[in-house]
Amino acid sequence: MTAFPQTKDTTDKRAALLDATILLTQARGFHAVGIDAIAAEAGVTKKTLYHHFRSKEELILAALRRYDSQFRNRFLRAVETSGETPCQRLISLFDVARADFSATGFNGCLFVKAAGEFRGISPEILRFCTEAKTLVLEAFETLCRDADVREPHILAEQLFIIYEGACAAIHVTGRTDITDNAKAAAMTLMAPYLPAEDVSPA
Amino acid sequence: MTAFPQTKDTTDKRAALLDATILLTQARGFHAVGIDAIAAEAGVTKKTLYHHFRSKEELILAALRRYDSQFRNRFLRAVETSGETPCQRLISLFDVARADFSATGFNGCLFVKAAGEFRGISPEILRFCTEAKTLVLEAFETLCRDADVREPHILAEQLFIIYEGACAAIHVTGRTDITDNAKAAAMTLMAPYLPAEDVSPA
DNA sequence: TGTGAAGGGGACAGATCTGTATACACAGGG
DNA sequence: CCCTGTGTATACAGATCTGTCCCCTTCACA
Repeated sequence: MTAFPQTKDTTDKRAALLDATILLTQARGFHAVGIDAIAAEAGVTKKTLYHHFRSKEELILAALRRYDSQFRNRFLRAVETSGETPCQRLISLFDVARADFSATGFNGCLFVKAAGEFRGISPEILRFCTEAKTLVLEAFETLCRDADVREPHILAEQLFIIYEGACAAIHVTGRTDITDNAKAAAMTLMAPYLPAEDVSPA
Repeated sequence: MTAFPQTKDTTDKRAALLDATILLTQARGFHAVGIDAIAAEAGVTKKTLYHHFRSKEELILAALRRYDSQFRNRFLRAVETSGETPCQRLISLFDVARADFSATGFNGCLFVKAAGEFRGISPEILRFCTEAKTLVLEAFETLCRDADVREPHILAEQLFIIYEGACAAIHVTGRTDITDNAKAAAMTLMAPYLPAEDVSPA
């Protein structure tokens, strides 16, 4: 990456291409979006695109990596600063998720979409989606462990299921208020594991 | 449909085309599968395909309708015959779902995938996906109502979230055992609403 | 000042995709 | 017996998509 001297614009173009890929594939899917549209959205020519990435598949994989990194940085950081105690942070999980699910242009989880479009086509992309989601699940488990939950593995997976379910349900029904009910369900599931004072203000 | 006399083969070809569409789009996505592949899988020529359907979009829409009808017939009928009391039937929801989620070739919910690929491209397909999922949610609510649940609307939506979450989570992680934990979560959520004797044998 | 990487602009090849056209076969009903 | 509906087989038009190539400019750095 830094083996050769590169101007400031170089990384800008690359990042613009990745952002354009994320934006367009989120809106219309991976196979429905062409290389030309991505290059145009990034304000770049195809030449530049193929200078940075060897193929569309490589571009998509890089975009998913960027998306994963951005998501975990933003989401988990927001959760970590959202409450004073581990229990409060755990509870605020779905408050943080609400912003994502209600964002304009939200069109379902990008990894779920990628897994659906590339199974049997690009094992590499499918594998990365699996890994990215596994890391999210593990982050949930760390939160549970910090909160001294009795069975962190089980509760984390249940919260993960609800997180994914809210994501898919809002995506396909368009009703963003589902997040409220998802949070309520999460609180019910957490209740047996947490001290009473953290759960009571439901 | 029956306004003109038609041979037995006519509906066979049509159904074969719809089944091939469901099979291939489930495996590889909607935009990644071409008309030729669908016709070949159905053992039919393109001419026949375009005789029954005016466009790929119309074919996909018809396939989604067929899938929806098949799914509701099969899934809800299985649930309705799975227990003697409404409570038992409600609990067995995730036992019935387990078979679907563990089936070979399972690649996520077809409606979720369609919604992700056709938002901003085909409003008609997107709308049908929303309607189909809403009907599933309403079926859950009917089950809750039959079981004399206190707040059927809320519990049904929570079960729906878990159902969708298990579907997405298994799809992207490949771990079918997630269904067990989804059922456990569902039982926990149902517990406050149901008589103790139905919930205890967890 | 010269070199070479990065990028613009655009043409192009080759593949694939949707949808149509042509020519023929076959079955059933008036 | 002919007509219509349905089907096969295949070629084709037109669009689009991925990926390459050529020629030009700009700019950092040696």
